[in-house]
Parts: sequence; C-alpha cells; structure tokens
Amino acid sequence: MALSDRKKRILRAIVESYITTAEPVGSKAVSELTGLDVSTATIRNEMADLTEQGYLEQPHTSAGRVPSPAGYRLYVNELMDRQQLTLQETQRINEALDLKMEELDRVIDRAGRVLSQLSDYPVFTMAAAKERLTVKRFDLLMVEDDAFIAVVMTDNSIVKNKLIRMSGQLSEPQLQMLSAVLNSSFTGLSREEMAQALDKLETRTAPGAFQLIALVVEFAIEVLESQGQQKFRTAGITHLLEHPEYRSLDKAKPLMAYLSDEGEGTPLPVALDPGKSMDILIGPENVNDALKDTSVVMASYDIGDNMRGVIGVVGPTRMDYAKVTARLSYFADSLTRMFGKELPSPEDSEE
Amino acid sequence: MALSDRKKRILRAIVESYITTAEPVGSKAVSELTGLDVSTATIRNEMADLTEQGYLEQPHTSAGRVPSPAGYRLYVNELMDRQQLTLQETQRINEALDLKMEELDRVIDRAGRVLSQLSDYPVFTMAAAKERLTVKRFDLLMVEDDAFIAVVMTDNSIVKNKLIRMSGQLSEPQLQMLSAVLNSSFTGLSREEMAQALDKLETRTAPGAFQLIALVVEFAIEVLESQGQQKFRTAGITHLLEHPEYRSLDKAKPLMAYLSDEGEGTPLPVALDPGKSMDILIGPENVNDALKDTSVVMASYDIGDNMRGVIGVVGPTRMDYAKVTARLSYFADSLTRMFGKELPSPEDSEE
DNA sequence: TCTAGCACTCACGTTCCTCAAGTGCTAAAT
DNA sequence: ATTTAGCACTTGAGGAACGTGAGTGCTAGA
Repeated sequence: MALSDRKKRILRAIVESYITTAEPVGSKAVSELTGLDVSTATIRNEMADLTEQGYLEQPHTSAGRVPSPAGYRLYVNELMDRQQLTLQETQRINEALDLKMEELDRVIDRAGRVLSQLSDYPVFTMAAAKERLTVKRFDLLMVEDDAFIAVVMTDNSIVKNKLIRMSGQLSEPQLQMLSAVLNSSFTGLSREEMAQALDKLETRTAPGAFQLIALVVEFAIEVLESQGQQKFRTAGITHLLEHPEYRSLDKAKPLMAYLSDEGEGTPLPVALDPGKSMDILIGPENVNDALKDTSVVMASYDIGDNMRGVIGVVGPTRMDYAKVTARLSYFADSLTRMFGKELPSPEDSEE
Repeated sequence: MALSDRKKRILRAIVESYITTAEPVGSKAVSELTGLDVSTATIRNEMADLTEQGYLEQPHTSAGRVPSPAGYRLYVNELMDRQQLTLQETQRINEALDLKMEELDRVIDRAGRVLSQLSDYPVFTMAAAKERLTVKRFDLLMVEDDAFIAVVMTDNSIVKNKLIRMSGQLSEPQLQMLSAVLNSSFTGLSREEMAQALDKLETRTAPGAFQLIALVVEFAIEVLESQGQQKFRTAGITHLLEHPEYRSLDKAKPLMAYLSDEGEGTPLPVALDPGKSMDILIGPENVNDALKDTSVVMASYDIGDNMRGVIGVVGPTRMDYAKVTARLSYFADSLTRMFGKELPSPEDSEE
C-alpha cells in the first residue's frame, strides 16, 4: 500500500524536524513545515494513519509524533534528498587523505577523525583481508655478525621486517641458503599451510638451520595474522554526548564503552554485504544489543585487490541521514580511489 | 606549622572517605572512621581548624567537608599508604606486557588499556626521543627489476622499511653503489644535517642516482621524524563517566574531548621532570584548563638509551591516589625493565 | 581542653498544582 | 467523501511549598 503524496510529505517533515530538534513533532509544527494548505486537524488525521501503519510512534498519549524505525527506513529509501557537499568540505577531506601518503593505518585513522568532525557523530573503521593471504617473498639481510633482518613481503605487497639475533654466527652463503629454502618452501602458503610445512621440514633439516627458519616462519605467520585480522578503530566518540538521547549516562555508557574498547577482541559490529557499497542499519535492525537504539551508516572501500575496509558512522536513530550519507560516500569513494587496484598497498610498512 | 597527629588522622580519614564515596564527609562519619575517642564536637573544632588552614573546603555552609587541593597534596606527600598489589593484578600486568612481545606501540597501547581497567580511570601514554636521533645504517634490497626495499635502522635500533619503485631498471652492483653512498654520507646525521648533506650531494652526482638517493633519504627523515614525535595515546576514557564529578556533561565533555583527540596536534598536557620517576599533579596544579578540576598521576619509563615514555592516569581530584600510584609505578617499572637499556628496540631478538 | 546541647542553615525529596502542547472525536461545512 | 473547527481530555514538565535530616557554629559547663 503506497502512501499518498501528502502522507509522504508529512512523514518527511516529521523525520527532518525530529532529526534536528530531537523533540516530538506536533501537528501544528508539521503544518508549518510542510506548507500544506490544510488545517492541523487534517494533518492529525493523516498522522493517526501513519501511526497506525507503523511509520510513527508516540512517546506518550499526548506528545507529538516521533518516527519509528520503519519511518526512518522509508525516509532513507525514498524520501531523503542526497545532499551536496560544500567546497570547503571536499577540500577538507582531500587534505586529510592526500597528506603525503603515510602508512595505511594512519590515513584511515585520520579519515575517521575528519569524517567524525564533519558529521558530528562517532566513526568506526575496519579493514580486513578479503581472502587468503600468503607470503610472496622472503629476504634475509645480514646486519651484524650475530643478527639479521628478516623481510617478509605479502601477497598484497605489505612489507614487514624483524631483527633476529642468533646465538652463533652465520656466514653470508649460509644466509642465502636459508633464504632459498624459505622462498622455495614457504611462499604462496596460508598460515595453516606454513605451520604444516614447517613440521614436515623439521625431520630433514639440520637443527641449527631449522631453528632459524622456524623463527622467520613464525614471524611471517604473525604478519599474516595481523593483516588478516580485522582492525576495529573509532574516532570522535565524544560526539555522542552532544546528542540528547545520550544525555543520560545509562544510555551513553554501554555504547561508548562498546565503541571505545577498540582493538582488543571487539565483537565486530557489522558485516557489509559484499555487493553493496553503502548500507544503513536503523535501530533494531542492528544485531548487537549495544546498538539497539542506534543507527549505523557504513560504506566499504577497497584496498588493493585483496583487502576491503569499512568506514561507518554511528549515531542515534534520528541521525541526519542525508548529511551523513553524502559525506560518507564521498569518503569511501576517495579512499577507494586512493588505495584502489593499481597501487596495491601503502608502500611503506614497518615495525 | 606542622599539623597535630589528630588533625592528620582526621584529614586522612576525610580524604579516604571522600575518595571512595565522592560525598562530603561530616563530623560523625569522621568520628567513626578514625576511631578517635573524642566527641563529634571536638572533631568539628579540628575540622574548622583544617578548613581555616586551607586543607578542607565546604561546598556550602552545611554540608560536610571536602579536601582542598592542598589537602590532597598533603595526603599524597605524607599520609598515604603505599598499596600492595594483589597477586592477580601483577599477573594481569605481566600477561599484558609479556604477550609474545609485539611491537613497541602495541605493547604500550595494551599497557594503557590494562592499567585503565585496573585503576578505573582513563590512561594516557606518550613516548618521545630524549635526544637527537640518527640513522645507524642503510640497506637496499632488490625485490623486482624495477623496485627495491630501503631498510633504515636508527640509532635506537628501530628498523623501518619502504618499497621504492623506479621508472628505469637497476642492476645489483648499482644498488650496492647507492648503498655505499648512503652509508658513508648519511649515517650519524640528524634530520636537518641529512637535508643539508643531500643538497651538497646533488651537484656532484649523476641525476638518476641522486634521485633514488633522495627518495631513500627522505624516507629516512620521515622515520626519524615519526620517532622523534611525541605520540599521545589514551585508553579507557569512558571510565570518566563512572565518577560522579563527570555526571554533568558540561564537566565531562571538555576533558573527554581533550583526551580523545589523540594523535593529531594535542597540546601535550604534561612534562615530567627528568629526575623524577613519578609525579602527581592535583587540580589547579595543572597548567591546562581542561584539567583544572582533574588530577594527573604519571610515571616515566625508559625505552632503550635514547627514548623515554610517560604513562599516566587521569581522574577527578578525589582520585584514589594510593591505588593508582601503586599500579602505575609497577607498570612503569615493568616497562623499563622490558625496554630498558640492554635491548633497545621493539624488535625482539631471539637468543 | 574537651564535651554536650541547641539553634540554625541548606540541599534534597515529596507532594501538589498549574500550564501548555498535543491528541482524538464529533459535528458542521465544503 | 473530505476537510475543518471546536472542544474535552491526557500527560509530562516546571515550579512552589514544605518537611526532613545531615551537618554546622557557638556557648556554657565539666
């Protein structure tokens, strides 16, 4: 049952008013906002209909109306104007991203921070490998008599290194031998496969050499792990406090704790459908309990061929969807353009 | 003017009660807490004295007393018991730090998080080079026909690398030549000196080679910069909300914003005297406005010979100093023991 | 020097009331 | 059949009045 045009106008006015004021909207206000040339009584009737159809809610018998999740859903799907960004804003974004191409993490962190400032909501970011990662190449590099640097280059061209100290000494040819073994037996393997290959190798290799190889392979496994892991980061959580729905600490605390407990074992809040480039979850559509009264708008971007990131905005269900989606999609597009296919990774990595 | 023993006992009782309850303390409560065998009236007299001497304050005529900053100061300097850590806590700390020895940043991040959990206050961390940093050694490592990895090892044994792509091709001997130039002309120099040396080199080197050298040196300068920078990070800001003094958003917001605006240009909140290993700043003793009603307890730890870090706890002036100092100093000591002199860098070396 | 007692002060919680905003319904008008 | 005007009703917010209790300062006596 499609809504009449007038109902849509009314719903839209209510959503937009409530988004900005966070106060229930009454029939009089709607009449003024829509500019409809009908009396408030008529509007009340329409509002009663909308309530019955589940698009609006009443906090209590005699307050104005508030959009229900279904109302927001309809709004973002059909009613909302795509907002234009101002020139300053695009500049701001570009600056944040351009800035001499630092390492991946930092760029994304910075992106999160700026997006949060532009949207007045907290922002989270996440990045993870799409598929299986492998080591493309090992290099060993003598630095002192009793130490060498192991350089590991992954599939997606991330390069990491580690200084390895030995008890004995090692000659250059011996090192080359190790390097040859590593490159022939451990490239192109996933973590589990590497572990298996290492087991097999143990029996038919001299213990001394095996020990060194094991050290390097363990390091490589760590690298793959850290790349494969989803890194969850947040920025601008304090923006939450600016919105009246989080004035009460009981509301704010769980969500803030959830968001700020970054890094360590955060149960991932979201999974974006591979097809979509942008997704909106409104209130109860979120699985996680901490997000039940919260909306999440998120977009994905690609990092090289083999990784994908998600950047998202978190706010009250009455968040300003039009504003947020505009900024978010611009960000995600810029990030993809920046990290996209050709240049598969931030070239510098470190440790 | 030294305080009488009884006055000290009273002050101490008031501070400790107020620390746990966050409620003004009345004469009756003091009488019970101290176990002094005098009437409440006597205690009232003593409290009046203490108020006059500036160690206590009254929120309003007829509430109990609250410690003034001077009161806290006296408490931390003379009255406070050094708390013992429980076995579980030390284990917790050790686990957090041990955990297979990841890179420096992560260890410190994790340390901050655990310390925050143990103390129920937000924690900040900072690390910076003590003196001038230089590059100890360059290595160039061919990876493909048209790309090589530049490995830079600093003074304090931090190793970073970057993949450098070229337009043309390069032979192994040519690469060795570049490496020789870098190691002879750019090691042991500070950032500024490297920039100068690069200028001088330009005139007497072939343009192609010079361009590659410039890329590597620029990278090296970036590395030194990033090491020299003070990295300000925080953990557990939401703990603030658990304390009644930050119930009102007007109080909580500025401080939280200040703390959570990590990374980017945070005006550094603190500078620890080089001599001291632990320092306590109470309320107005803080220079920064956002910290005026806030106390900071911080301790320093050493990272190798050339870097020093600060880890600190932020909370209301009535923070539980005894508890915090105990945990903090244990952390700082452990960190120093871990990163201290001998093994100067995050890379762990295996025996 | 300490104590007991007393009058005084304030913040806080409760209750009660009013007020304004907004509603639903009905009856008349278009 | 819709729309409008009018009206009675509901409800939360805000404010005044009030009692309560914790805590104080002061004074007089031990």
